[in-house]
Parts: sequence; structure tokens; C-alpha cells
Amino acid sequence: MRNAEATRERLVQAARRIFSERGYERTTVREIAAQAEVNPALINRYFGGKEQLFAEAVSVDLALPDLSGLESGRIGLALAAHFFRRWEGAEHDDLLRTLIRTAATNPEAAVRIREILGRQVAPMISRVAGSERLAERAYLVATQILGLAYARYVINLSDDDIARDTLVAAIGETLQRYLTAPLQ
Amino acid sequence: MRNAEATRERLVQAARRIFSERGYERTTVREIAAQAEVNPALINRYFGGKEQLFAEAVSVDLALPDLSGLESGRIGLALAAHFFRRWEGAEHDDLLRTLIRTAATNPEAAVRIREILGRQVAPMISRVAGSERLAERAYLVATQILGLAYARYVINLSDDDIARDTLVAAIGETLQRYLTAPLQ
DNA sequence: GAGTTAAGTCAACGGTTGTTTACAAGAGGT
DNA sequence: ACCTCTTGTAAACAACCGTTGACTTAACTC
Repeated sequence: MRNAEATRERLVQAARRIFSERGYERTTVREIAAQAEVNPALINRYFGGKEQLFAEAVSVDLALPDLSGLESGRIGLALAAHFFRRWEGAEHDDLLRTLIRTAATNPEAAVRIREILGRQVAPMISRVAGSERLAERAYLVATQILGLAYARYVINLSDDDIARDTLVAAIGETLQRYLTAPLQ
Repeated sequence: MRNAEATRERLVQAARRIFSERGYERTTVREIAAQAEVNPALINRYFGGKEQLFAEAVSVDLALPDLSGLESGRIGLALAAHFFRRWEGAEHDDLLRTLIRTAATNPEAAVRIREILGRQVAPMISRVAGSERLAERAYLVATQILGLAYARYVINLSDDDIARDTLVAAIGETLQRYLTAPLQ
């Protein structure tokens, strides 16, 4: 019955759920513990505190696909499609939403986002775009991806009457330009 | 010496500053009062509470320029330039940043953003793009603008080594496409 | 200059937060 | 069955939050 590993995992999963809904500040450790059906004190025992639990709960892997094989004109589209699939798929990956929500008021979460962009997005771009204007391209891609996620999954900007394919095509074309089109 | 109108204004301005830095939850009324050099109780006297003070502190007017006179191919660029000017100009308009920051965890602030987009951005788009695919165009424009503001002014994504003109040109071209290019 | 009203202060309340401490109970080895 | 270490619980702590009500002080009227 008593299984430290299992309750630890239950805490992490409950934390992911609630952090993603309310962000860091509005989430209470008591609520997490209640949803995990354990005692709040265990959060301190297992993680050391709320902050460390958060750090462990959100370790985002964007799982960016290998785009190097694609014909170069379709990379943007593939990338856009990937993110939609990722955010709306069965696995329902809320981690990036959690981070975006929280980073708005929590400096540490902001650092995490910058790390993800630097460690996952930037290398991907260098693979498909060479090293030409890398920083600028990464920055532009980031603004569009973050903006899409923010509008759609954080403030729930209404997307009724908008076909998903239309969105994917339009955003994909933008990403394509940011990745490969000549700048300035 | 004692001037209700003046201290009221001091409170609003202090509130704008701190809300924009920390967001709603991490901002305390005591801190606002301290920065305004008045007693915390006055916030309740003058505004009714923290929430109403916030509502009064953030009433954003995007001051979108009249773009109908421009030649149609330059609207996107003008729009992008407008936002950069707006956010980095002398007036240093932090209100939208405050809202974006706060809307991440505060549903009411999210409503405000949706209102602003609906009441200010959407009509502007209908003026320059007719009524063709209005909802989709507004949505796309919103994702790019919000993403830019979020990356640049909320999580302070590093933009060293990136010329402002390059950004304006690239973002402007995106907005242009979202506004006028055929969709899907 | 006394009296009235507005403006500002002070201290406390009730509630919630993250965290800690002391204790109880289950699991496993001997 | 007894002891021991791990796992879990209960209660309280100390700090902070927004808010309130009673009080004091300044400004203005007559």
C-alpha cells in the first residue's frame, strides 16, 4: 500500500495539472496535495518545497521532429503542424502552457523558457537554415510560436469559425519565411 | 497639501508600475501604497479594493493609427512600426505588458485583452481588409502581436545583436500577409 | 476662532499561505 | 512477536495578505 515512488509521482502529476490551470502563484500546495490525496507535508518531504516541485513538474521536451529530410519549402508547415499536433494530441501536453502562464510573473520560469528556446529551437533552426542570421531567425520563430500558444491556450482567444488547417497553413508560411527567407 | 485627486492619481500610477512588473498576484496593496507614499487603507477608500484599482489602472488604448490612407502594400509594416514605437517610445506604455502578464493567471485580465482585440484590432482590420475572412485575419494578427510583446517585454527574450529594423521588417511582412494575402 | 467635513492614519482582524515539528502507523527483517 | 526504518498524519507555526473600523489631523466655512 505505502509506496513512496507512487505518491511522489501522484504529486508531480497533480502539480502539472493545477500549475497549468492556475499558474504558479495561484496554485497552493494544499490543493496539489488534496488532488493527489496525500498530506501537504509530503511535498516538503519529497521535494523540499513548492518551488522545487514546480521545477520538477515542468521539464519540457518540445520533441521537435527531424526536419532535415524534408524538402526545404515545407519545413515551416511541418513545424506548425507539429505544434498543433503536440498541443491538441492525445497526450495533451500542458507543460509548455504551464511554463508560458507562469513565466509571465515568475522570473525562474522565464529562464526555463529561454533555456528551451536556446537548447531546442535554436539548434533545430541551425540545422535547417545553416548558421545564417541564426539569432534573428530564432527570435522571430519564438515570437510566433509563443504568441500562438499564448493566444490559444493561455487566454483562450476564441478560435471558433476558424478552420485548423487555415491556421496551420498561415502560421506555417510565416515560420517558413522566418526560417529561410532573406532578412531585412 | 491634502488633495484627494492627487493622491488618487499617485495610487493609480504606482499601481501601473508595480502591476506591470510583478503581475496581479505578486503585487501587494501595501507595496503600492508605500510607493505612492500613502496609507494602504486609502486604496479601499478610493477604489473599493485591490481588484477595482487594477481595473482602473489598466484601461488600454492601443491608439491604432488610421491606416486607410496608406498604399495597401505598406499597412503591415506601418502596423509593426507603430507597436514598436508605442512600446519603446518616451511615454513607455506599460499597460499592455501589464495586461499580458496578468492575463496569464487572471481570467478577468484575459477578458480585457479579448475586449481590446475585439474592439480595437478587429475594426481596424475590417477597414483595411474589407470583411473578407475577418475573424481569421484578426486571430492571426493577434497571435503575432501578442507573441512579440510576450517574448520581448514579458519574459525579456534577449534581442541583443538584432537590429530593430530587421524585426520591424520581418514582423511587418507577416502582418501584411495576415491582413491581405489570400488564406488557405 | 469654533465647528464641520474631508483626508489621512493606526492598529487590528480574519483568513490563507508555505513550512515545520512531533507523533502514529504500516512494512520488512530477524 | 519484536524491533526498526520508512511512510504518512495532525496540528500548529510564523508570515503575509486584503480589508475594516475607530481615531486623528488638516482645511475650509460661517
